[in-house]
Amino acid sequence: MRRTSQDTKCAILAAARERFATDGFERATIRAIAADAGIDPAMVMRYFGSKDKLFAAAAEFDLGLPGLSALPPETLGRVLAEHFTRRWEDDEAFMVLLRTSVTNEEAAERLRVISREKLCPIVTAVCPDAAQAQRRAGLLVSQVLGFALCRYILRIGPVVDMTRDEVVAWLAPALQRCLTGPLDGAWSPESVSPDSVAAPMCAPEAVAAG
Amino acid sequence: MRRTSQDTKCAILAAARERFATDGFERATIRAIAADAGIDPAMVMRYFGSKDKLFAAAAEFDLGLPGLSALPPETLGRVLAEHFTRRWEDDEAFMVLLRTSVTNEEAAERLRVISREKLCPIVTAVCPDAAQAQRRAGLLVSQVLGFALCRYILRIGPVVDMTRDEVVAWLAPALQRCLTGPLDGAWSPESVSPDSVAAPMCAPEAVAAG
DNA sequence: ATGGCGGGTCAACACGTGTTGGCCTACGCT
DNA sequence: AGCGTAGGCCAACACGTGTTGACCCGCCAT
Repeated sequence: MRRTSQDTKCAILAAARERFATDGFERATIRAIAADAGIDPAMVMRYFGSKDKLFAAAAEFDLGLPGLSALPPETLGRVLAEHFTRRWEDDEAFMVLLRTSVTNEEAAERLRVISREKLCPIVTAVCPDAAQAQRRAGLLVSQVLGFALCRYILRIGPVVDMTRDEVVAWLAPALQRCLTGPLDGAWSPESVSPDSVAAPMCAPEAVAAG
Repeated sequence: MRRTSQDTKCAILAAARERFATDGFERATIRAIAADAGIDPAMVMRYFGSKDKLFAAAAEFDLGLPGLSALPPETLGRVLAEHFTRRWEDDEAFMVLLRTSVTNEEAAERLRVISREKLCPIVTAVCPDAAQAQRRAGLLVSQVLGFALCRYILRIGPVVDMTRDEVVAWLAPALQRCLTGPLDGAWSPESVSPDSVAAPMCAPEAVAAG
């Protein structure tokens, strides 16, 4: 046998990720994916059962966030900024999720789950208030996805042109604000300025009961 | 005649906006739109020529930003935050654009144009450096779209639960940073703190040549 | 009354999709 | 040599899509 079934399964998965990432769920056709993988469309069915199941496999994505609890809270923003900018460029599954989630409920749910179960714990480490931590995690997601959307999907010129260092430099304080900044309008300097060693700000009056 | 052609044309357009906004371009079918408008699918063709042309008409969108040059620069963030939160809730075309732009190049181009030709002039008023103003406009778009994405499309729980006042309070400083904040990592207090009356910060060293 | 015509419906076409079942081919074993 | 079987291809189905052209109704001016 020239190819083992695992080989072609991987080839299909790789092609699927690429197609889903660039075309979204509806425009990415089984036929195109099969053609990219150099096999017959029927094989895709044989190995994955249906387009939905193939998508589910292709959108498998792990944030891959290591234990961050040891780090000082005021550096978390930068650490996350660096992590994300690297992550979303080398794991196509991230783009699959982002592009697809807009029209595919399953993909949207996955992003919600990531926010709730991966990001929220990290935020909770610097903000004990559970309800507030959830909101902070959601706002953090809005920062990350908003930027990725403009840079990689909408391809807004000036945002595309930024170097990765510039991206990190821009994103770090924005994420830091989500983590330890105030949630109301006042943007007190000590909550984000780099020379601050203040404890994480989780003023209880900053958020309404959600 | 019971209905004038303008009437049905409007009915079709309204139905189209709703379908495009909730389903995206591919999933929104001419048949469904026609059914919503209470007429035959053929009428849609008769009045708009093709699905693409219908979409083009449905995605007609004007930011509707009044002259802001009279306002003090440090209040622009809040003004824009209030404007956007109101705008994207009562003009369905905004959601049409956002949801569709992810898989439809024409819609993406429209957002790029809005960034370049509507937002950029506003930024230029508080930041004379042209290249930098473009980048600031792009970052501003990433803030607005990122939030709208999480709140209205991904429906991330904690972000959906925010009241409109809370949204404005959160967004205002974020937008203000895009307008007058530093573009590198340092987040100096005077660039965003509310009691600041400092001139708009457009430090030339803050951005690399892009 | 009677044409003309604006507004509307119907049935159908051509096409691309996900999905299915049958057939084939070449390798590794006995 | 003979055969089982894993890996793969082909043709086709059923369906939903955008799009088209023929037909129809009821109001207006003549």
